[in-house]
Amino acid sequence: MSINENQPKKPLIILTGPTAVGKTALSVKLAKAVGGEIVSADSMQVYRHMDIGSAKIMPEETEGVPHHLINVLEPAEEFNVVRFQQMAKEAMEGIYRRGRVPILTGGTGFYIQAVLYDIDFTENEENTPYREELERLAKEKGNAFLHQMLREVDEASAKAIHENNRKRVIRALEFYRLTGEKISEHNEVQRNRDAAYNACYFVLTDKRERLYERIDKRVDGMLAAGLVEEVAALMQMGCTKDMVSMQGLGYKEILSYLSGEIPLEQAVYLIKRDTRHFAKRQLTWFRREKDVIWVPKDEMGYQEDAILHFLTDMWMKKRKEEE
RNA sequence: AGGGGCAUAGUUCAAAGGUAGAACAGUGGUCUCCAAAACCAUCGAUGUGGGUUCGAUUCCUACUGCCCCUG
Repeated sequence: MSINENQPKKPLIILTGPTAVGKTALSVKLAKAVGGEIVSADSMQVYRHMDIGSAKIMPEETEGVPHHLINVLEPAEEFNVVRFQQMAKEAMEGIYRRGRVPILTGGTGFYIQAVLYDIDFTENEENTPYREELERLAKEKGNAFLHQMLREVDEASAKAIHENNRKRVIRALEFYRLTGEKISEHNEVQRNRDAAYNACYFVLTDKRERLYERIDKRVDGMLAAGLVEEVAALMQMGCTKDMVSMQGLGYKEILSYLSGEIPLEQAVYLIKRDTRHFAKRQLTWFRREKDVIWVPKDEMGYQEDAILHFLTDMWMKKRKEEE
């Protein structure tokens, strides 16, 4: 189960930050500087045919650096943390075998956490019938009812999870049903884990104002680059709103526009707004993540070279510590 | 220039002679199988000067600004 403590931890570089901060460009430079390969920690770039809206790196931009977990699924396929974790571990094994260092890049903090702490999700298999039943119960009897059910089996979870957060209440109940264990206890154990890797966890940031401007510009750029056409093509392929892939920013809104629910102008407004919200949530996430190394672009004068130096220096120090 | 209308939070809108509400934005947070998701919390306003009144943001008035009509 757990990793042998006598074995040295493997090296890992994490380069993350809020959306649109400029991770992609920097990651390629970093990979070239340290002999790394990139493992994308991005819940949307895994999908094929979703290039513009997911701000996917284009082949010519990779400069020959191998990228993993990009373009590996069809939009109709399910994707979640567990699957990500498995795929990422696989990719990383290959990278280690080649004697190179994996650079986990992307904005999905939860996914990064799953890899870095090697969080154990394995106890739970899919249990759709029970989940569906709970969803039905929630609809019929309300959130408070489900929450009460949870309180009866797992008081701590009930306290921690707001009753309106139906998704989590259901998950906690499902976990209990499946394992006979309280998810609050399981989470407590997982939370206290040490990192499974000898890692540098870089979080690239910028002034909030500037970040929001970049987001607005990027969304405008996506439209100019043909986001509407991309989504129309996905529709042609049979993609529908209920797919995980179509919940991505830019996709669900354009889908609403294309099906005549909202004008384009509003779709664009929503994409910008929700992307800002997303960036803010990402920042909140990284703030409470321990051992992160903040890389504030503004304070570093927006000097790409200086930033790159900083990253490689920190990385070299980290590797020395290990010896 | 003359006549009319409107001035309330960053924005769009409520209400009221006695503690001014909401939505959205903004900000902070939760997160261990949908996480680009889901959820929670929170900051914030009566344009300016007079008057009436126990009390005005509300009524009256002047000013300022914006809008409409006439010329």
